[in-house]
Amino acid sequence: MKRYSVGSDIPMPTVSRMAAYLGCLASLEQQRVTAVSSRELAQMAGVTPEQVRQDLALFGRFGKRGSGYDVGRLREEVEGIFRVDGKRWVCCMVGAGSLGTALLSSRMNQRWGFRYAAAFDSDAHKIGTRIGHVPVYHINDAKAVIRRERVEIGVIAVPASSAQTVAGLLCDAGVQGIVNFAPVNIKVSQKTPVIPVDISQEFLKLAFCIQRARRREQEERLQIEAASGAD
Amino acid sequence: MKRYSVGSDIPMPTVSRMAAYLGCLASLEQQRVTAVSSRELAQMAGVTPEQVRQDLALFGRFGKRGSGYDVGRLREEVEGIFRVDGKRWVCCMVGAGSLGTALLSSRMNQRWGFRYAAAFDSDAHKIGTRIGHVPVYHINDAKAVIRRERVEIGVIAVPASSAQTVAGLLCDAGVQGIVNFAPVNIKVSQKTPVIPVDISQEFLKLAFCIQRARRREQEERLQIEAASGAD
DNA sequence: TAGATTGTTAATCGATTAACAATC
DNA sequence: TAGATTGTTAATCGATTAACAATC
Repeated sequence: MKRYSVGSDIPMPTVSRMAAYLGCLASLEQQRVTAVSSRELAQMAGVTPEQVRQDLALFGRFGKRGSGYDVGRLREEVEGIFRVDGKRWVCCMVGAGSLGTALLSSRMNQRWGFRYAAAFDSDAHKIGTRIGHVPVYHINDAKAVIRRERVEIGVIAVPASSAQTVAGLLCDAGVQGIVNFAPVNIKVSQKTPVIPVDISQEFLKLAFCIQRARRREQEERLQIEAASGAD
Repeated sequence: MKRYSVGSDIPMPTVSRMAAYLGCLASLEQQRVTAVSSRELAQMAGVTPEQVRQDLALFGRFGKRGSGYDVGRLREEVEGIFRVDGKRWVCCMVGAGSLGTALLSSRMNQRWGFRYAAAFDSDAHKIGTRIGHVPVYHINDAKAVIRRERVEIGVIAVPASSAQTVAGLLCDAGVQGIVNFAPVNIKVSQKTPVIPVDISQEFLKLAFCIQRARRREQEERLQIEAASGAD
């Protein structure tokens, strides 16, 4: 049993799945479900029960042999692991285009305490307005506003061509992590984590998988034909 | 050298990186760069040169020893691999909320030929309108419209609570793949690929990574202190 | 030719799966 | 106690990294 401590590294696939478990647990709790087994949680998250247990074991022992996990307790533990237990994560949005605007007004990621304190753009028409209660500033004021508001997370929703510049600016202003929606790989100091979310890449991946599924079906059909032909 | 053929399975991490390479190649081409080495492409995509070569080798031999890859040629090859060479992928959007609307009007994923033929919602005010040229229909008409327009890809941008129902509906109507923006794991037939894009999970992952980075920095500081104390 | 860079095979690493003892 | 389910260790699998011969 290797437990994480300072400097440990939990594998990234585990981190992703832990986030998925947290979503499931929140949903279960809302449905007033109080207990859950690794099998049930796995089924919900689309993984195997062994994986659930293996993942959780990296952080501690949260279950009860014979009866599984207490939903509320486990949710709290996992929230603690992600540090979304009470803490507010202060975010800013760079780029108030359609995607930036959608993310600002969506309640989706306000769940878990992620709050936008500011948005930045260079379009004079937008400066001074508010998008879903979030004030829009000129990009030139980013550094001052980020420091004043103690922004920890920068979200990039600008065109690919300006994403790298924006990333540099955010780091310079003291942001501690970035979610990058621009379809380009941005380079920042090793110490600053960047989560890339490239939507057009997801569509490409889907196109690939659809083709593969078609090929498989085709292949299956041929095998059935061959088998019936051989009989 | 194992090359893919019918029924092969390219590892999913490779598929993801291939999508990244395609983005890089398109960008290089726009900058009028005509040749690229695995090292340069790797640097752009944020991976290692060995990985680039290993990945590409699963699909064919596209380079020239000594001089690297022809940007235009490789871009075409990779587009072929994803089947975004000329083909149009017909998509539909379910859920015309802020995220759905943003995705419909964004030109970002219209790149590579992904086109929205229809959007669906249940809000009477939206039915009959257009969002970025895309007509909005009532969700009850989804099946008929999907068949009429020969929609291949369904995009889910509805609340978590209705995502599973929508997924079933899309599959039933004959959609061949799904991009799911709802923060819930949807279950469909094994044959239908689903790409989950859970934005709130990405924020959780970032929160985790930020904490880890802080811990590491703290640890480093302690080690420096300990070292200078020992001297 | 010499230098560079690919394509491919082999070695390593890490993550997943399986198995089972511990225990509720 | 018997049945169920966890936590943990071991075995397997797959992906990444390293090395290098092929060749432009």
